[in-house]
Amino acid sequence: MQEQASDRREQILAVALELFSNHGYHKTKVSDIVKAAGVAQGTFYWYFKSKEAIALEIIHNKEADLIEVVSQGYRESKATVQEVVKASERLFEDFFEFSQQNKYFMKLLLKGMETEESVQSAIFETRKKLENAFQKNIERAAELGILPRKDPVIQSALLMSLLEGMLERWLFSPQQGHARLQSRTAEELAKELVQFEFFGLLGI
Amino acid sequence: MQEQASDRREQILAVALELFSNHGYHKTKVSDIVKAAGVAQGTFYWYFKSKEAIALEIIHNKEADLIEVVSQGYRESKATVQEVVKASERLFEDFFEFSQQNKYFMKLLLKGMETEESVQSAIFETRKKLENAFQKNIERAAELGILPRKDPVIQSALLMSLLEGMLERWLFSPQQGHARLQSRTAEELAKELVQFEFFGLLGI
Amino acid sequence: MQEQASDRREQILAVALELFSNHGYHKTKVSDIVKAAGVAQGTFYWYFKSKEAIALEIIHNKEADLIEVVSQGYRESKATVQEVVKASERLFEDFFEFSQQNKYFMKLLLKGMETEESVQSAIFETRKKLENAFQKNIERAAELGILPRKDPVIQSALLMSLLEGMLERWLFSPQQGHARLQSRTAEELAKELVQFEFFGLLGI
Amino acid sequence: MQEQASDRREQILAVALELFSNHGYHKTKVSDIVKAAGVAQGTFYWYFKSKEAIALEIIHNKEADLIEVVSQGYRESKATVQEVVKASERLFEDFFEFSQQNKYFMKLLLKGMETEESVQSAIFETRKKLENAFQKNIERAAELGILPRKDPVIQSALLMSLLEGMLERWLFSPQQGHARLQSRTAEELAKELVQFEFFGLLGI
DNA sequence: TATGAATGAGATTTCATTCAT
DNA sequence: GATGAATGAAATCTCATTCAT
Repeated sequence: MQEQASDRREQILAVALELFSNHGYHKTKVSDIVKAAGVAQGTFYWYFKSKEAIALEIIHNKEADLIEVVSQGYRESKATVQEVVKASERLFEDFFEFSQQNKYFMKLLLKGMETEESVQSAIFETRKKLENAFQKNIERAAELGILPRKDPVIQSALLMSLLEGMLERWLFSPQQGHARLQSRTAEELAKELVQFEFFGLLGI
Repeated sequence: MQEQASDRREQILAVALELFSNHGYHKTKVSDIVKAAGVAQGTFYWYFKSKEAIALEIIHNKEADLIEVVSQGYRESKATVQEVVKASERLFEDFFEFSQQNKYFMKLLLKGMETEESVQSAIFETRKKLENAFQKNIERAAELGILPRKDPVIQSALLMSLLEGMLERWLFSPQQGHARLQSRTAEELAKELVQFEFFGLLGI
Repeated sequence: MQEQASDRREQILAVALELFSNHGYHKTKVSDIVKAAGVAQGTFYWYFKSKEAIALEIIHNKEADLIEVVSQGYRESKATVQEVVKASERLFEDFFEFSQQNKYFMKLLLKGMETEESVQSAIFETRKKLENAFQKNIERAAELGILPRKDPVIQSALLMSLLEGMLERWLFSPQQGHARLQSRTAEELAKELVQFEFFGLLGI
Repeated sequence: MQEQASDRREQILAVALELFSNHGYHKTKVSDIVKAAGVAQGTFYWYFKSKEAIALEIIHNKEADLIEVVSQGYRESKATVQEVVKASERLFEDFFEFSQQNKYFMKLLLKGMETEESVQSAIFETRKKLENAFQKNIERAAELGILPRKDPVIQSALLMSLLEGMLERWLFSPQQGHARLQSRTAEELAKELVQFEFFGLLGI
């Protein structure tokens, strides 16, 4: 019974995340959230200061988990290209699996554009942190002599572009959009991406 | 006189595009548009059925131009890898230059904003057409034996991801976000991208 | 027809003043105002930025008129006490008549306490100006040797207290409150007050 | 233990009075009161039926004390004008001292605030009783031949106006409003007022 | 007694759209 | 064609009060 209090809060958070993700921030009315959560309008404002506040909380809640996933990178020293490729595959797979399990959050992160200023920059901050984590991985690999030394800022930007773009097509594309892509598993997608990551279109 | 009428129309379109792009669809009120255009509120509705309608028109207006740019691809048969790389560079440069000149439109297209269903799918359609154009190019290259035969759907998705992601970081990132990237010219950016496109992180 | 535009505005102002005065600022809802004015809710916000704004405008509108009335004071030099008494009577009569004609405004001024900060200080400012005008009159009279020299700040405060208190009882007391007082005319009231003003309870 | 319960009640009453007085009835939320009193929202409703009820109780609580102060008037027969003046001075001083010690209550009484109908008339009743007490004093003085016989209703109204107006300026004026006045003691203020009360502006 | 979560009616304000001129 | 006043549905948020524990 006592838990229900904080359950209520969690429930409203979950419902809001799903609605924001599916219909966008503006089209999701507070009245929609409370209706879906089965509580009164006033209850929303008992738990959250405003619509803006709940959006911010949603972002911050999952940020740590997401960064955690990516920070697992190429931590240990790897000797061969094959090992690094393998590690990269695992990393991307983790990333895609996290995204699948946190579909709504990732959609908010990637496409959740039109929101209050504050939410917008919270989103941007999170994405920047993600990109920085990748950059660290790349720099590490260069230090280990596995990757050729190039501008790691550009390289992480390229990498993030790939990940974000493919994620978007994989999970958030309208039905007929990328059918072939959407049927892949996280593992397959990761493999495909890693192949391109290291060898480009020309491949080996 | 008649021209002036259609000038009015164009002006409202231009103003609306800029506002949509800079502040988003919802935060841009019809009253903002007319204020910026220097016309009366009612005038807007003489030229456009609704806010939704003007957004749709904006999308459709530039679509053809954009596709045109990309369709220039690897039209003529190219023999060597170097030639194809060169052609790709030129193509990307054109794309980035178009994007620079049509910054507001491209932002609308990429960040998609939170809009009415109809606008959203117009945006999606345009992006799909763009991706298809790239896919054609890739298929052509495979037929000519320049690129190894792989799934062209995946490959064009990867390519578009790169282009979109880098474009976003180049033109639409908040100030300090990607300073190093933002100072590049379209040409430099295209080169960097092509390098990765063909050879991946490992490069040559 | 064209006048009707500004008539609308005036009408809403008048209605709002009456409602504020009769039921107070908080109990008067914007919906009450528009209902009484026979316009749509949105129309209110076409003419006024907010409920606070209309209250402020109401105060500022009449301020000048009110000060004007009181500034007529003992302008010309008067020789005898009788003449000054006469002048004072006329002044007070004018003040009471103005108050009768601007009953709602005066009530707002005297009793319109619980409002937004800004309105509150607008009210206070107006009352202070009024008191200052009386102070000027008193100082003038002292210079002319008609009144004994005492602290004019205190004296104007005493005078204003009398005027405000009697006005409140005369115009704004509940029915049975001060029946005897309420039946007086502005002239009679002014006489009574002047008598006390100059000679106190002991009278002559 | 039982005392603590009623202590709670008293504490809530005290806190509510202060908040009502300082910020007004409407701007004081029940949640403000309970927060300041350090109790839960529900607790308020255990002790008081409603916000309106607590306001009413506040008024009634102090009414008797206030009337008591004023009823001390010119009870014993006084022979000379000087004695009456002295007595009046003491009376006013008592009144101002009571007001100083019950600042919040007096503010509620004088500035009346915008409240529910019922509270408003409770306030009015109290003020009427006060005025009646003064009226009794004046009538008594007339019977004793100390004051000239005039309309005692008017005279008590004039007296109350003076007392209320000066009290308001003395205790409740915004900072710079009546600095000179606000620095006076209750005794000084009473003297000033009595001087005017008996002799008017012309004085002796 | 006491708590604090929950309620829901209702207040202010916004804004796309309409309409008389 | 053009104006801008007018509309009203709907959104966010407030707050006195209730209720289960």
